[in-house]
Amino acid sequence: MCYKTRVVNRPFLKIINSLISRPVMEPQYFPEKVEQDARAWWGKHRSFKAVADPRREKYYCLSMFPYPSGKLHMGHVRNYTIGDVLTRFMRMHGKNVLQPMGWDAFGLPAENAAMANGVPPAKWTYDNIAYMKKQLQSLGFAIDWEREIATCKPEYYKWNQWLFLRMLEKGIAYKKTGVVNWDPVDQTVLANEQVIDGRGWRTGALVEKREIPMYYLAITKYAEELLADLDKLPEWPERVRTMQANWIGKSVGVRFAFPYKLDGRDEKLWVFTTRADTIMGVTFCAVAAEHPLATHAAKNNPKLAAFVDECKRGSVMEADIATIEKKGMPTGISVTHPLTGEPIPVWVGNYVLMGYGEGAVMAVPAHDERDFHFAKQYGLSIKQVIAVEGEQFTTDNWTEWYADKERGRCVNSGKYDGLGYDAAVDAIAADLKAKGLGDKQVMWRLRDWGVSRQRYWGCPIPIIHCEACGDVPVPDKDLPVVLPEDCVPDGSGNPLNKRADFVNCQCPKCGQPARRETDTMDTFVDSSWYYARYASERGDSAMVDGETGYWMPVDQYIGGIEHAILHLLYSRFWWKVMRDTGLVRGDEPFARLLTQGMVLNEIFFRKPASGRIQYFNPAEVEVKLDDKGNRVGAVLMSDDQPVESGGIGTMSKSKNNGVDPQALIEQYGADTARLFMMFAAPPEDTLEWSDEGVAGANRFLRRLWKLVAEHVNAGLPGKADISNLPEPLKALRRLAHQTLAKVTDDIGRRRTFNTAIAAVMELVNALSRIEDGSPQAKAVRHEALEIVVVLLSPMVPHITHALWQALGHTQAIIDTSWPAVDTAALKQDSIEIVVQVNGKLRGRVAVPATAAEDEVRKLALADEGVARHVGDKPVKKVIVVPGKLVNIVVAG
RNA sequence: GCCGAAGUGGCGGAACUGGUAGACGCGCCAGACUCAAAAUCUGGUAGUGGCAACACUGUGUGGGUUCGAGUCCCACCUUCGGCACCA
Repeated sequence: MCYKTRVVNRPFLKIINSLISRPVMEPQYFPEKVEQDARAWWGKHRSFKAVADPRREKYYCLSMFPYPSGKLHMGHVRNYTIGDVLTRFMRMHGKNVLQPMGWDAFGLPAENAAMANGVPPAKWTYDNIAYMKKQLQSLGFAIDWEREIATCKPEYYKWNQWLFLRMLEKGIAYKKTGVVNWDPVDQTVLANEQVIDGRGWRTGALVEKREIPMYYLAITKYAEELLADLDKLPEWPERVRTMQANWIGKSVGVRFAFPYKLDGRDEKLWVFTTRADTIMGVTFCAVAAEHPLATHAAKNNPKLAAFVDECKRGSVMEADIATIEKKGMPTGISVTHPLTGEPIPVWVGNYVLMGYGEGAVMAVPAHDERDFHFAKQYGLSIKQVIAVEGEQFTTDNWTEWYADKERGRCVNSGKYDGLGYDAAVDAIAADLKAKGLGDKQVMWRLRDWGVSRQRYWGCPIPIIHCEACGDVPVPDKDLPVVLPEDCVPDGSGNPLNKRADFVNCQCPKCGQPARRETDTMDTFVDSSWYYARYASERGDSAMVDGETGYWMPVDQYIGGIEHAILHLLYSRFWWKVMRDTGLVRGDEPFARLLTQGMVLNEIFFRKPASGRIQYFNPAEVEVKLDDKGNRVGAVLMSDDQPVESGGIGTMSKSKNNGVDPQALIEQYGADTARLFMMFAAPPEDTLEWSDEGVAGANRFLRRLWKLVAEHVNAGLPGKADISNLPEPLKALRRLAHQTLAKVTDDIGRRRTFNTAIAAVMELVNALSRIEDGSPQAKAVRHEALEIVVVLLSPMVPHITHALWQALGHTQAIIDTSWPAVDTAALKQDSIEIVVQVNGKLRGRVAVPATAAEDEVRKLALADEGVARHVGDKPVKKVIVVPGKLVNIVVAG
């Protein structure tokens, strides 16, 4: 079938109307055609090109760039639709907008794909990028594609290397050993996700911890600023700032030592504690398996050596370590309590981490829950040194108050008895200092950022190892160190190690043959500054250029809540380093943050008597309902046999509950997909997938199209007098302008696109009910339809592009200004007041908008329903909330 | 285990500053159109009791503050996100 385009300018339309009776606007909505036309128009006019212009106010809207995993998933669609709505909204408010897009192109999945299919990660990645770019374009996002970047390209990662070298010079980047997961069979380092139940994912071998040399970035040097500057981010969600503050974890405590003699030498066991007030209650110390003291003690103690080995096995993940059974073994070594001089036994504990603080802790079983259980388990003594008035201490079981800093007072602590937390810590720290055995110290939970990865598909670390000169930085003129793109990882370690042409090189210092570093950088490095590169001209002469100063900081950053800590903290750190290197100005890269929720779908499965659980995609399952719409079961459509429900979960391959955006776009069009995504939930909440919901979104667009078509095909209205409207039309105009005000606030301030769309739907419903064909009605309807179309345009840009033209505009809607509310239209003579009796709704009264409180009270008391409930009981009190409600409080 | 969130009809959600609980959408029911179905349109739809008017109950659970609590406070339960090599 062939349909004439409905895009006609107004005078021409009038002529057509007068000549023939055939409709000029196609009454049915065909999304494919509409969307193609709109995209062609934007393309032809280069509508999305962003040009820095210091005379104009900028708005930099950034969505977290995708990992090119193969195809878009619904999380991407949601993320980028939110960004696009804000970008288009701000553009219509006159801002000079920038919305870029690119690819977080290095990472593990490319290597996994290579192992599965034998395709080089580079080819796999570039193919995925090409496909996903097409998908993004078909969604109609207002992206300036001229700024596209991919982090796996040398012109991008060259600057990772360049800034890394500057960090080396500043002492921010440095080398030390770190612990990794080691697969003894594949002889390779595993990522945490490649360790399943303590075993290598491919080999099934028990994973070991192994210490290897790695490069670290001293993010802890910026800890104080990273914490303090959270106050400069009032437009970030409170919960993200709290999570970051807790992650950085500043604590003021005391670092002190337990002296001891070892082989006749005087040694010190250093520990850190935030509870120095409990120091008199120390009954033992615990050290990590890797601690020198443990190593020493294990030398002549096979049982202890075996235990130390056991501790070294297993996961390096904190969540695992925190939940493992607490185990320990005595070393046989005793240290001396720095204040009492008593001997204190030292244990090895599997819950003490070498990487944290000193790798050793003091244990106060009476006032630390973990120590308490450990002491009970191994029969170690428990000594109460804190008391709370009115509470009874017992070693039988743990009680919350044992660790109470606020109410606790020192007891059994000699000269410190009676002191509260602050006074006790001060006094004890002073005494330790006097003995030269310790002092107060600020401690951070935050650890330095280990950036070395023993993997191929990443940015090479620009270091050359020379036998004579040691570790030599690659000179700037030799950057970038280019990663060969034809390697195919096979699971047995980094293929770069086998690439002689990559590894073999000359020492830049002495010219002798040397070995190139084969470790690559953590992909969090790539994503720590891409936002600044977009904003630059992306030339080869500098990491970022002057244009960055115009666009940065990002005005609105949007991404998943799962990035609330790591990515955002690393980016803030990297940006500060760039600032201190003189590359950029300003303390923070992201002025405002929106953390979008996950996209969920139902999970269906069958669990055969033997074998693995089989998951079914919800598209293949039919849900059975009873008369009232209650769910009674579900069957697989192909065999009509029941399947079990596994509840709701994040869309994932493993649960087979993903929905392909491509299929959705093909069936309904991009606008329907976008509308559903924005309507189904507020952006920060999780979003549950619903096929029926999508169909509903599409139904609304069809209804809107028809409404506009009927209006346009009846002939566009001329000028009509709207100063003296009959009440129903006045009400419609009022609703239109109320909706305009609400939607402007919902998108611009509240970011609740779901309520914005609901409000527009209400206006459309009201509009559908008006059947008046008078010129006045036509004019009011026309104005209301224009408002509807404009308000929806950030969400559904294609259909509104067409409808706007159909409504007689020659200027494209994307270039139109957001309309202003006509406050005169909002005026109301009479308002409804709710009347309560003892807090319960008992009636409603209409009162003049200008009524005084006394008058409102009188009218409320006169209401029939109210009078019935008040009866002859005495009125104790009347509360009047102007414009809203009256509450009458009566006795009894 | 630690840190951070969320829990409201059959379902997704609304209620923004403590002031009408359930907007809007989905689903379901009834009706119109149709030979029929789909699509579309109209109406109904928290629960219980009642012919109805209306009344009572109701925002995860248990307490509290208030004239008034989904919203504030305390305790608990469940689900989700992060925990440093997934991105």
